[in-house]
Amino acid sequence: MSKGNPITIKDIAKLLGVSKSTVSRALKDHPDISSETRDAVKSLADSIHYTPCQVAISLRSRKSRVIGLIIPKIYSFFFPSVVNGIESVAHEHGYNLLILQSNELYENEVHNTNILLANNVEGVLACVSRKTKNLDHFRNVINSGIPMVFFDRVPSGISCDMVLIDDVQGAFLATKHLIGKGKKRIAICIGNPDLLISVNRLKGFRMALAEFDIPFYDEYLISGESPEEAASETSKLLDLPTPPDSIFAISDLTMSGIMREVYNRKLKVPDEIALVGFCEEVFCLMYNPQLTSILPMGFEIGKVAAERLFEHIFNTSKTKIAPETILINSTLIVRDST
Amino acid sequence: MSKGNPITIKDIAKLLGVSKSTVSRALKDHPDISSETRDAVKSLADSIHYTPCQVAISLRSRKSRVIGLIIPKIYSFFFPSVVNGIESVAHEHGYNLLILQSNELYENEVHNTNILLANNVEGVLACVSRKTKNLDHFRNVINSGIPMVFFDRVPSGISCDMVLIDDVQGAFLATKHLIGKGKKRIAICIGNPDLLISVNRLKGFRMALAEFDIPFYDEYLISGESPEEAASETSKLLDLPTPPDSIFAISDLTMSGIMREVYNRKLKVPDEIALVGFCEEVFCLMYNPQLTSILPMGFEIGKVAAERLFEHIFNTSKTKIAPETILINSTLIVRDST
DNA sequence: ACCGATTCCGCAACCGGTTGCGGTTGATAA
DNA sequence: TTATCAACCGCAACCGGTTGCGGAATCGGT
Repeated sequence: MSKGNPITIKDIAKLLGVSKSTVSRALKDHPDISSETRDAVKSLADSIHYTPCQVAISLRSRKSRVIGLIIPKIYSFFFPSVVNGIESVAHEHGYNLLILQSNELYENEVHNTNILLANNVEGVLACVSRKTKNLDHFRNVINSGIPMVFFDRVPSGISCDMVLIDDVQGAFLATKHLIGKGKKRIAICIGNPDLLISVNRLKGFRMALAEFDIPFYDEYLISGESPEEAASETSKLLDLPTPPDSIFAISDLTMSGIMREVYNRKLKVPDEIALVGFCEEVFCLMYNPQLTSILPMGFEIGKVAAERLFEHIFNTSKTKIAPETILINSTLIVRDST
Repeated sequence: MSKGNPITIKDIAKLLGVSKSTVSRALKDHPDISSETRDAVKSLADSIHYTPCQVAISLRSRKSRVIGLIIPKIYSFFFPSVVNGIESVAHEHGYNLLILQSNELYENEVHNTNILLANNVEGVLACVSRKTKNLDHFRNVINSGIPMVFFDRVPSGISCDMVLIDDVQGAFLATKHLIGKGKKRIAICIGNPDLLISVNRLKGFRMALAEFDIPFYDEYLISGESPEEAASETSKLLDLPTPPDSIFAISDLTMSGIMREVYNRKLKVPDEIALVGFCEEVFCLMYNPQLTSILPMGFEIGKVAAERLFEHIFNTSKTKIAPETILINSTLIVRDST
């Protein structure tokens, strides 16, 4: 219709011979406006396809109806599903997302928080990058009065809401499942041993073994960050005098390496060796046989984190909601590899 | 620092005893301002961490420094890489992205265009959903004077820039590679035969065969939208009296089904059967053996589409740039499956 | 000493909505 | 008839920057 000149409230006012304020109030059912003018305004408004300018509303109300999201990288399967979880909640409330990537770099993360602040976001969801040590940029956000919720990879030393996977529970579940299948020589392949997820998943693994009085052997614990490393470690594992009858791998990458070695040795899955992963569904379905796995629950994390964030945003009382750490339970999907 | 009350230009003005306008001009090196006041303003500004309010700038200038992006779904590998390509260009120009998903639904797409318009985006990039027949919502955007570029899945019957993969060229490249490896009984597995990408990739396939005088057999053309379908079709293919010595699969899903059947029959890859895909890199690396494949070039598409969009956005001359359709060449990555 | 040109800065309007407050009607009650 | 009050609407300021224009002060030239 109009070229470059969007319809404003003033246009409607002029056409109807009333003031801007009347139009504004009529559109939002203010009691001061008579039903006749209200209907006239409304019907004219949508006959000429009037859409209120979010920017003006944002400036006046100091509310942008936008929430910021900082993730390490969008190129994966986990974060897109987190995004979907967040989006489902945000759109419900009429909010949009401003998604920024840190690419695992501290500098980008700092820059991203500045962009979000300059854009008046009403809340921030963040998964901290691996390189981040200093948390001042996040404190800066919080001190500006903007609610924050961290998810998945959360920082320590900051008082804020956190939403993350219960890695202990997930690993426990996976291990228990293997035990239930009669496996007794259970190996585990972790990634970088220093990462918290490795520590926690190993912890759940050992808890399950302990509960069923199954011994933990040091030589059944391998680690590898790349598929290649995992494959060669698996090779050593399978060359042991008494090789394991099952392997639990804590990530997509490690499982991919393990699978390759298992293929090469033409081992029967799950009879000779059972496999359980902690992998994205797409990958599980691509393996042959399809992989039994703990689901990373990205959508759920995003959903819960966003819900938590909106509780803060919509909290009008003076007393702030106390920070909480919410653990998301994982579920086990049983497929052909066990 | 400040709780909920971000620093404005007025604060700086008050602190320095000058007017808002002076501060504004000083910050952007306006020649009317003396170097002393300019320096005073600037140093004060960054000592109290002043960041200009994008929303106010956006309202006044009618420029949001945001470009809108409509994609079918973020949960995949292709679109995230497109997003990265777009982002790399957008951030270069200081622009942010407002990403919306259609989830392949026409209604969502219409809603998304309205959101983008209400948010004063300066340009829109879109990949149309499968369900979309009516294009009025896109015409609406264009008629509002907002530049648009379509990518990957582009509509017909609308005069606009388009950026998409050269499917013919990609398929040609893949097929030629198989021929170069001495393969002569080459099969192709397409997805939904009605989709344009299937038609074009088949076209490139046949062109390559024709160029090397290799006959095209109807029974070597199979189709399957799901991995299961592809697997069962592959099974029939391999049961032929003279089965093919190679297969070109045009998508991730079909290749996954084919791979499964090849595994089950314990065929030697690439000697007994060579495989070429049109798949995302992650998947190629997960197969065993790793898959030779045409790369979908998501990043490149996003980059080129965004560059094109910014040409329009920054075009101040009255004469509009004429719409163009840009084809992105694919590259072949040779791995172990050929 | 006088006039025109520069230099430097402030006033006020503007972008598009929102909202406190005050004003104008008409009806109703005293 | 007049005071009262509700119903309805407009004025103008505001959110935080930007910018055309005009004005004061200083400078240079004659």
